[in-house]
Amino acid sequence: MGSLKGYDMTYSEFIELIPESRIDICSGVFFGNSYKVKIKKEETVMRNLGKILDATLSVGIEKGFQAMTMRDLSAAAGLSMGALYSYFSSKEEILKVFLSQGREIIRQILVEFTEKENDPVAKLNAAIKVHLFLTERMHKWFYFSYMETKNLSLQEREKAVYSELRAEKLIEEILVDGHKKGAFRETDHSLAASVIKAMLQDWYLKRGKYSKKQIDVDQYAEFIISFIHSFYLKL
Amino acid sequence: MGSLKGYDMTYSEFIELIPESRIDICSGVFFGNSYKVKIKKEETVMRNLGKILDATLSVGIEKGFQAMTMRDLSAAAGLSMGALYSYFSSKEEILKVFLSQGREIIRQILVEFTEKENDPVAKLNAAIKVHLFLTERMHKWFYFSYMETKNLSLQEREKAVYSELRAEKLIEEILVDGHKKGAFRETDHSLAASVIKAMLQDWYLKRGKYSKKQIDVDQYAEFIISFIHSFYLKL
DNA sequence: GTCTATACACAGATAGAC
DNA sequence: GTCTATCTGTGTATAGAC
Repeated sequence: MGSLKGYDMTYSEFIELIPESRIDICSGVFFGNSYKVKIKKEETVMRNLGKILDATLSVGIEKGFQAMTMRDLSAAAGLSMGALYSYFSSKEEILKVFLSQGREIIRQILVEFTEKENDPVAKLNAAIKVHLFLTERMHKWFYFSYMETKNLSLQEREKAVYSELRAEKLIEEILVDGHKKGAFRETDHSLAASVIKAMLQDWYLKRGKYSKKQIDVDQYAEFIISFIHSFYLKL
Repeated sequence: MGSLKGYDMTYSEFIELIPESRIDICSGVFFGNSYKVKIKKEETVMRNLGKILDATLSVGIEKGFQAMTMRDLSAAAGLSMGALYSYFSSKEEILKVFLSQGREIIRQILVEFTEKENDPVAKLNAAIKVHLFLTERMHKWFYFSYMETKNLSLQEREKAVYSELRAEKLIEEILVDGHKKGAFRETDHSLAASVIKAMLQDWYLKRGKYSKKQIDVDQYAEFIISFIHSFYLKL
């Protein structure tokens, strides 16, 4: 990943850099340490895990995770209720495993793409683009995650909030650093980071709206980058 | 409302201008035409409607409207199940009436406060402030509404989406008009309106976060107005 | 490993006493 | 008008056959 240039990367270039396996929640779940299952054969487990997690995403987005019943899920996954319960001990466990695994994937990619840049402006642009491109690539996961966070147990909800705050902190640090180096204006960087985060989130929360306006993720990225520059790069 | 100056209004000034009765969903429901109840005595109806709607808001935000049971609601409202059902014929009706009544209140106030301004910059500032101040004043309603929209019937969901788009369109028109008058730069005003809307929404979606940062609604308004000005008022 | 059938709890809604 | 008691459907989860 030596020739990475986050600041002028397009979405399709980003996709090239992220192999399918990097964002495969399924194998992450299987090899992760938070999940133990009694079934032996790896191929069977992976196939069924995939079915279950795909079905969770599509049904869960369609009608909400709470409203989704285990019967819905078993039908959508093409597995019986019994089989379902041999992979997950409860409905809540599905949610927990699914969300925590996604967070881990996202964390890794965010860090990887931003730490290589040095120039503050390039670093800011890279952070914005990687955020947007990740939400584009894992759109359903992000939407689902955002909508279901409030239904989590206290402990799991705290992890989700922490994960969000870390992403915001990453932006804030770029802003503060850029200001120290004289590239950015003085302002409340913490507040600015929140507002930037709001713009980033809107991309996946209101994606249908932007589709109708015929705005793709590259155009959206350009727009909010120029928006943010006009504020931050002022003399 | 002749001396209204939306562009430099503070939140506390806004509150002065909006009497309690203007945002009282309860009486709006009672006198509105979408709701018919068999109970005769006005005072009794108003008292119990108030209990039910207050309880809907607090329990509904705490655990989500779907997860809230009618038993929860009856306990929180201090009414029996039977009494509850003499005011609303179903759980879904409560949601429907509550949301549509809130939308009507908001629509009226938005129009009222923005149509008086003439200068594009003043008009934009007024629109931003009234949006923010309304979401502050009716914070729980907005949060609840946002979170529950996806659980509505198709017809009701369309009304909610339409209501949101109208608010966004109002901002877009201000931007387009300001550009025609030479006050604003040229850009994709529709996209800009969406991004501005995202900033406005973040205020009520992440209010806890801003509290921790010790940012109040007046500070938030000033910040995003200066953010937006730096983009739009460029030469 | 996967299925069908079922246990058990609790949801929304109503009937009928007061 | 409001209550308590109850009907009926549906949810999560499991037991035991194959």
